[in-house]
Amino acid sequence: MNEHFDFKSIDSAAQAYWRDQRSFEVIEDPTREKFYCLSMLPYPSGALHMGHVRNYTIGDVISRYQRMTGKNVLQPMGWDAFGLPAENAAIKQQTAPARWTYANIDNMRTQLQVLGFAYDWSREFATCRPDYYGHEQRFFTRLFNKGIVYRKNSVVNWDPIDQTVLANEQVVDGRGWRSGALVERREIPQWFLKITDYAEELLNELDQLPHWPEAVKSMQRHWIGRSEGLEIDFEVDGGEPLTVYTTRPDTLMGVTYLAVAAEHPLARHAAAGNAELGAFLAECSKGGTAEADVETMEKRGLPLGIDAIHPVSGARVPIWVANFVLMGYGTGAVMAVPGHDQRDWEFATKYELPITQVIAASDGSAVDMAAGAYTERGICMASGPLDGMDFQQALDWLASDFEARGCGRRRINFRLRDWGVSRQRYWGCPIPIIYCDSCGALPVPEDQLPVQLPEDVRFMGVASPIKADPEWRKTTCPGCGGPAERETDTFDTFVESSWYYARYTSPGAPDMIDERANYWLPVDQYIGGIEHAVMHLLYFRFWHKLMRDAGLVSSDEPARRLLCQGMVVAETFYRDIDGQKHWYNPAEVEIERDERGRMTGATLRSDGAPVTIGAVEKMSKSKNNGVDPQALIDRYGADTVRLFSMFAAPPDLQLEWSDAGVEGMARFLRRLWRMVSEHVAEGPVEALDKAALNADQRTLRSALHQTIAKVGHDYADRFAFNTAIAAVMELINSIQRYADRSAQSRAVLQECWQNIALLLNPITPHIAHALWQALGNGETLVDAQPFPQADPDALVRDLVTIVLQVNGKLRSKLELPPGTPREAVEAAALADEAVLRNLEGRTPKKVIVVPDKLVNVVG
RNA sequence: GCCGGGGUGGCGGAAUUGGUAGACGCGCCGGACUCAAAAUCCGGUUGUGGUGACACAGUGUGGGUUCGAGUCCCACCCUCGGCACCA
Repeated sequence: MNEHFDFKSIDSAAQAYWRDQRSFEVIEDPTREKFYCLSMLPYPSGALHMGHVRNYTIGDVISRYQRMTGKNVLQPMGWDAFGLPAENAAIKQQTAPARWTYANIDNMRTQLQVLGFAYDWSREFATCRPDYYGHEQRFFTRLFNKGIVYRKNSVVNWDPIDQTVLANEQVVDGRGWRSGALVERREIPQWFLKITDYAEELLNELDQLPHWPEAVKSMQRHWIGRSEGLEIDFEVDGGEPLTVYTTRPDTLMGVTYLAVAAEHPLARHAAAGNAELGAFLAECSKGGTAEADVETMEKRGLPLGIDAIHPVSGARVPIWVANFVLMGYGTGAVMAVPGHDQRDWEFATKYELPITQVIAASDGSAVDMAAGAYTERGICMASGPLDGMDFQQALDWLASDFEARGCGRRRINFRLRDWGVSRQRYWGCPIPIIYCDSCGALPVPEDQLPVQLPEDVRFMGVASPIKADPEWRKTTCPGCGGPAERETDTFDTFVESSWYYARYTSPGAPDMIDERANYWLPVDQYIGGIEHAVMHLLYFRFWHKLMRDAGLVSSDEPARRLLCQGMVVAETFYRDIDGQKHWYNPAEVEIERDERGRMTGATLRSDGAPVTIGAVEKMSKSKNNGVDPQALIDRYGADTVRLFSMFAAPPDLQLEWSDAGVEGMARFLRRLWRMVSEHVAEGPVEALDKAALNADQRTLRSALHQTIAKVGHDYADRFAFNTAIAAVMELINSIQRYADRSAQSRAVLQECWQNIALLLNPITPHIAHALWQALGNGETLVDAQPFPQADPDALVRDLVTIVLQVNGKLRSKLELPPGTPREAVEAAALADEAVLRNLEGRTPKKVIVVPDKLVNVVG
């Protein structure tokens, strides 16, 4: 065994073995328990970043661990290849999005292979290929025929200079990022999937996912936002009734105005002869569509000069137009109760609209309407027929009254909106629809699918090449055979990422998936960033139910267990030059410290002059604080990079990058290698005789088996890879202090090293592969070895430490045999010198004994 | 604005079911080896006071529950993620 830890040859030998043996290519085997481990597929942006390394290392650790427990493990990888960045790169670099994307995929695939991830590469695909997206086109046309798909107008960000639709990301401070023009909200027809048909099931089945993080389930519950309330029709002077929805019908008698969206027909109609209103509506169309912007902007409105009739009191209530009411949500109109809704209160205060109290506090305490809205539920007052009723009584009374009169009804509402899948972009899956002047919108017939996206294109300005090309869209109508036009919009890229997990199970299937899917699905472990908690993970669940209802899968949910990893962050450094911040990469900066190790300053290596230390932030190009995984792999090898990303933080927390920490992991692996090579150099080892061990040998062996138990628990149940590694480090520290080299000591050490190789294998599989061979094992680690089990004999303790407290403060400790009776423990505690000293002569009032653990003397 | 996280030594973090706060690693300090440096090895490292035994304080802030709170409850502060066209 080479004493020098040569990671380059170790990495390539292990990877060559796995590749030649096709170690990670799997097929369905009904006789074995399967385990499908899936990490969210990457967008091929150019190169791997640390977030990828972290995500995929977590997945690989779980996969390799599960494989060691004997399961048939599938771990696939592919490319979420459609998306906006390819178009941006195309415009910038004058290249086709396809070329850019395929080059990135080739580069990133090599990087993943160098990290030694146990993927079944035979199942790889890119979502931008027709043999992938063609299946979703066919599925979409089937959904169309089932009535899940519909078309309606919806609002987009419109750049009036570039004459294009912008993504929210491309709207910066209300302006187009390229043109700088003030963005306008504009309505255009778009295709939608009826995810709201599944709202109730998507909500209820969250309870069937015990192994999903509570945070994710909670966010999804709020996103779906089920509420029960009343839909109420307000008669309008000389017009259609205005329907509003409220979850607080008990406050109905406190309505002092109604508000409609700027796009509402009533507002448009009123603005026709009113210049001030017209100007206000035009003003309201400025700005982006993002909810965060809408919700935080100044609340403004104008009266329409039209009244509605209160359905109970018959009073006239003014109708306003307000910029915070959105046409796309609900009915585009709301009732306002300034006394009991804080937003309405602020609006009413600003515009001097009446504020009336119609709810009294249940406990009879006084309510000050001048201080703000009273939003608690209480007892109806000043409410005519509702007086004295509580929330439920008021709801029931109004519901039956309105239902009898036909001017209102009970209604369950969802905050969730239908999924708009149309994008006015080129680099996406073409939506398979044909428009015919006489037949309307029809799905492309199955025998004409896939509708292929041309890849060999030139980007002219910012317009989509298939929209700019007058020929591409020309086709014939599948209904009447006359001339017709294709849809030139493409799918939201969340469509591709909603079913990729299923396609991995059925490579080459002529349909979307085949019967192999039911062997592998659902996914046993899904891993990805917490930023996907709602949108992707909800679409992913929705699509699974669509496939189930199409008879393609038999399960209800796509993934049993979910792990959301935290972000990778790093320090930032900058200089303020002429009022502009120039950011320097941490690799270019030298840190200065005082004699306690505290950071006192930082200088730039190239000129030795100081730089300012900024915040610790998510790695990004803009702050120049990214660390290139490739450079680290070249310098330290795959195992060090994998080990650091698992050790520095638990998977669900933010991970702070530290070059010194990486150095520490490299040091650990070199030490491990050296210690094993010294052990091997000492010659052959005789068989272990458990009965012949002395006390020190038993102690070391006990440490080993406690480590085995802890690491197994950390891998299987806790996903606490950082503490699993720490436990192995502790064991190695014990071995380092263990000097005896007698025959049985060396037998125990052999047992330790063998097991350490196995325990570390999921995290650092290359060095584990090499150590396993060096320790004289005939079989290769990946092929044969089960994960170690702790020997119960070795776990038996002779003594346990019992903590002695006086009034809850630690004062002393006792060593007693486990299972010592309560009375004996108490007596021993009360005889303890430190306990007596701290009692200062007082008689104990109470003694609390936790067996084998603690005594607290209260005195 | 709304929803969901996080906050513990100089730093990343540990404390798994309310029971020893600071495991493990980094950094720093001291020592060994070396002509020297690097590498490696050994020891120390929450703060304050004390030669020491030890004492007191201490887990974002302010309250509370408990024999006992980093852990549970209430209020607040800071910070990060998401908000439907970034993926």
